[in-house]
Amino acid sequence: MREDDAFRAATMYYLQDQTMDVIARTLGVSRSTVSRLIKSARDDGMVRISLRPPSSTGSQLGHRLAATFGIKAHVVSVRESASEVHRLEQVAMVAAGLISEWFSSDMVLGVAWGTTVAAISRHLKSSPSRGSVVVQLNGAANTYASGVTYASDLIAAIAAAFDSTMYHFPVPAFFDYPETKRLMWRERSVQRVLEMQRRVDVALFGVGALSAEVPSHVYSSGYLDDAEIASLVDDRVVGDVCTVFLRGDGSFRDIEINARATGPTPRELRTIKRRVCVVVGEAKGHALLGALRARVVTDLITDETTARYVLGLLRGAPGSPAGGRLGP
Amino acid sequence: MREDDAFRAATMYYLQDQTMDVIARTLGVSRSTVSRLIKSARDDGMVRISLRPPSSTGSQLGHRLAATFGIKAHVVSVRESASEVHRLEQVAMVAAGLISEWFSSDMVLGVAWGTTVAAISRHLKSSPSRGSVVVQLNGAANTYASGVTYASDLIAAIAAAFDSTMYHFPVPAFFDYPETKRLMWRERSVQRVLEMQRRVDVALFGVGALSAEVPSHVYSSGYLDDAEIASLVDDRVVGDVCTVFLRGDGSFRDIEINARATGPTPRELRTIKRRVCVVVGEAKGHALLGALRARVVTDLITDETTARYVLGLLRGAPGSPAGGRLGP
DNA sequence: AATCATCGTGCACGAATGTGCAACGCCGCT
DNA sequence: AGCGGCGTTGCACATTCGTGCACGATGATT
Repeated sequence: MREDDAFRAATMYYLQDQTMDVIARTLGVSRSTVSRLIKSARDDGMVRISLRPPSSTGSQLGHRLAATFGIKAHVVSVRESASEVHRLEQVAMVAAGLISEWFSSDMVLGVAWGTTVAAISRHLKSSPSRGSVVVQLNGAANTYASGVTYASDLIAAIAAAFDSTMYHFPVPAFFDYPETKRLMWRERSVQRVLEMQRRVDVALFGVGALSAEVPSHVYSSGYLDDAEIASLVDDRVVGDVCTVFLRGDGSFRDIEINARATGPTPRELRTIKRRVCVVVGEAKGHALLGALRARVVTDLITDETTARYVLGLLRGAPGSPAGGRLGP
Repeated sequence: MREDDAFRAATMYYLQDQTMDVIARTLGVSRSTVSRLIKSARDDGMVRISLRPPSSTGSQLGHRLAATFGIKAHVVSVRESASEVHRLEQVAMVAAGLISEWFSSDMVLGVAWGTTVAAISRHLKSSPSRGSVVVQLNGAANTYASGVTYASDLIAAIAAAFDSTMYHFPVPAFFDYPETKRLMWRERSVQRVLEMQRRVDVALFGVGALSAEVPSHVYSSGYLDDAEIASLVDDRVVGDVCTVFLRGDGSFRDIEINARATGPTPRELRTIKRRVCVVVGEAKGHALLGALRARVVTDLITDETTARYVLGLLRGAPGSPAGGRLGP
């Protein structure tokens, strides 16, 4: 009843360009109610708005990223003065919309967990599909990390939006002993998840930065101890993708901890058709660069500031693009 | 430049839920300009808004039509007091949106010409495709009919919206002599069009009503003379689809003029996957009923009043649903 | 039966948006 | 150079929209 009114109101508003006043009279309710009906139609994912980017031109930033790394780049504009959380929120909204466009019935969506993906999940509108699956890409056990919802809640929220079956991955982010991992990987409960991971059509993940400034919660929430972090620094690790660590050049071999990590390696990730990476924050610049060089990304969603920073890294001094190239 | 700003503005507005004021500051222009940028983004078809109808419920009218005739029905709500031209305008907006959804690259769209289709063409936003074709379904020569744009302009406008190749059908709506038609049908220029018509994926047409009240321009614009119209009445014709005449029960055999008409017969139409019929006006009720019974429609787009009227025809007295069933 | 919680509604006001108008800049022409 | 048309911009005002609040209906609980 109410849902049906919402549909009628939304149709008249968005498709027939009627004012809410006219709609109110047609439906025999007050104008306020129409406003609320239309809002509910939006919130329930009944209204889908998508934008076709102008064909010829494009943001310089986006094109340069696309050309340099052979990916599709979606560079989101955000008010200059915005805080980083605000920027993340904005980018997450756009990302949520794009994911909804790309993911539909009978597909498998693989998701990593982290602040970025959590932000996206908050902005997903319901867009039910049939026969689709959402599968967790890397373990997290039940540890609660500051400000981040449980990984299981995250998966559940995403699966709910798409009306998908969900596959949790009930293992810790990192094993303490490689042996345990090897044994667990033989368990059928784990095999079931791994098998589903191999069938992923769209992967969604962020990157974690090892940089001290704004450490990703992987590094700050007790998943790794000091000795392990020191070992990462020794290995010239700049960050991680799905809890697999990468160096600035995109390599990831011979990093001890990776043998105990639970996420798919870049090698495994690359077998997935569409790999959507969402990143906000200059602090993640080097990590993102590593991910791009590891070719784990097919679609990058970020904001202008981060995009500019990463492109700057390519020409400036490795440590700081701002300080790059002082003289001729 | 401007197109790119429009895209940025539209993204921030529709996807990131920013106010125009914030967008204005981000882009460094005035708020009014942002309003205009967003409007231009909409007008240029850069913004696509689609609605997912509520799954379970549905307008009674739409469901009854769907159930009765085995079609998909899209019943548009319009303010009660609206004039018929206004109702047509509203329905045409919705129809334009749906056609844009259904028609895309590498498809062939067949269109009839008439006031209804003309109204739809006015509301089509540009949504470029590649390799698509728009082909005229029935002849019209160059006659100019009151208030109706040339059929060729109509086709051109539709083809422009989709960036399609267009195939005109340069023959009169009706031949005077069946013989001429037979000979013309052998011409390669005509064959080329007929061949393309056979490849149509989506057909778009209205219905013409023979009813005296608001005669479709096929009947009032000199295409047919008085004797011919009298003969149609004798044959119990109620209207036409693509200039092929139908009786109330959907039959169309042994109607002399059909042998001289240039549009596809219902039989030929039915080979097309998606056949979109757009109808507004009670006067067209009987004609629409005939079309539905002839099974030439897979998707009907109409307004509530017309829908109610047609459903009324099924139970009321054939001539007038309002006067049906006076006693118990 | 009385009470309370919850939800939906309309009202009214402030916020956001659309648009006529005048000023400005940019070309092309005389 | 001067001039006039054309398109774009910002301003100011009118319209349209969003939302806190209070009211009334409904239904569950005591």
